[in-house]
Amino acid sequence: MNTQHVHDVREAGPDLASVARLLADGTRAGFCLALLDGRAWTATELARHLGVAPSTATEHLNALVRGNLLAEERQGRHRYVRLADPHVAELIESLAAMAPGRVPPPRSLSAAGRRQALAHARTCYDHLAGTVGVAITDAMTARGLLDWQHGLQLTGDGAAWLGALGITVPNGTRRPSVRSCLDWTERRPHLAGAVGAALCRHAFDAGWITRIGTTRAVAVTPAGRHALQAHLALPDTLLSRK
Amino acid sequence: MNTQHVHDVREAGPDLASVARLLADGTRAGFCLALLDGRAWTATELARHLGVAPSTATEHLNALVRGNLLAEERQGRHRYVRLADPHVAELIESLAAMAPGRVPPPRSLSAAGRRQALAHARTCYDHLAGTVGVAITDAMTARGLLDWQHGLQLTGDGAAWLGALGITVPNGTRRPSVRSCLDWTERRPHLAGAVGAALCRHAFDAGWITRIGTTRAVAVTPAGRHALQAHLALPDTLLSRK
DNA sequence: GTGACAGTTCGGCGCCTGCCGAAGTGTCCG
DNA sequence: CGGACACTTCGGCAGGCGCCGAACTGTCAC
Repeated sequence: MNTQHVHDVREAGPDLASVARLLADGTRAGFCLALLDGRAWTATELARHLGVAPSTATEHLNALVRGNLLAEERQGRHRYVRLADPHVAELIESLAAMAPGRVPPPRSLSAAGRRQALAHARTCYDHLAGTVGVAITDAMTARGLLDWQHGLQLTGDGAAWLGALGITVPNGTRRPSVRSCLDWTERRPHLAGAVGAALCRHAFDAGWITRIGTTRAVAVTPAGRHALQAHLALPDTLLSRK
Repeated sequence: MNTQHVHDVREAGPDLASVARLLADGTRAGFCLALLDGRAWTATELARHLGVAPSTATEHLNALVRGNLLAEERQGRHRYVRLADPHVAELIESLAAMAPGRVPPPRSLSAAGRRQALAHARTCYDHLAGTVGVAITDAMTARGLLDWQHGLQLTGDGAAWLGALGITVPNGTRRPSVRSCLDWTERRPHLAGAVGAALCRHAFDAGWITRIGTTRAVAVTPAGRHALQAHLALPDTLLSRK
């Protein structure tokens, strides 16, 4: 009824809803949040992590892969999935920044320990987050390597600093070189984008940080403490924290 | 069942799904897409535009307002809604960029005309889009006002160019000064962010462009043609198009 | 006041979707 | 080969959600 003046707006514009629907379910959103650590997880890992049956996980993963949010890789009897590309990670992050970020208190001692390790230093897709991630970002700002005056930008000094460390940033892509990403634990922005990713990669390659077990938490090594003090004058009290 | 090793991941992290759910419905997504023109619409306008009953529109709008995606303003018997802030617009845009942007051919002559006007020049939330928006962005790049080498950045020349035009860009906010926004019709990026918004505002204030009726389409005025030729050397053939 | 119109509330209908368990397929390993 | 394990497929159930029309409230114009 009432078809007279209806524009039928669906004539134009992209199908927002089909993408949003993929993230509109708690379980699927939980998968994506877990994959935000930038690593590939198996279907069973994700299922256990979210507390759903393997069959349920399979169906969700099918939908996410079909919607191009996740990329999959089959190895033997395992199905590894990861976020399809940095744009997806950024979409998840902006959605998360918009959501009422509830951070309820941990319910057990081991959970508290886990949370503390995560809060200290962790990967956020392909860059560094947590207290250390924010501290690095702050130090880079204080030393004039980053400029927040007109949105976040890398300064000339910043580019030189990266060069001196031997860090090269791919520039061919459409991806912004620097981007701010809201830190869930710190509630403050840390460095993301291509530069954030390159810096994180370098920190792993140079042995500044290592992953703690199979979690997304990372530990700063003695070499890393040394390097971060030398290059960014990060306070020792921060770095020596367990 | 199987509660032994389940992490109950919902212990941490923001509630992605609750936000995504708001955009996971075709009608609500259509509302947001319509509001992407940056103006405020009444509830009835949106209902007719999407072809749903007024009661249905009310419920959707309630949800979107409650979720802080939309802001409302009551005036007499009218309920005006608009996108809550630029961050919401950017979220919608990234979602749209991810979606399979289907642009089916128009079914009627008037629809074709409408589409053509929209494709030529229109507002996209608070900045310019369409052929003209993309052309401005390209010209600014060609003249060295924008730099895409390390992600999109405003150059020193660009800042000076804005200053010469008397355009001031607010810098207090967390919003990026320059940002690329994928153009639905051109399939190429155009300038968004705080600078894009300031430029668009200036174009309206200086009488370079005017809105066509009550649509999101805009027309370039003779004064605007003159200005865009003088400041950016845009080709006349582009600007004189109906 | 009276009528027109914008918006809201409510009950109810129907579909869609997420979940599971059971059974089946494919892979690895001894 | 045979068992363990990762994953998938397939009913079927249950809850959620979008939709409408009818009735109601509030505002404006005459």
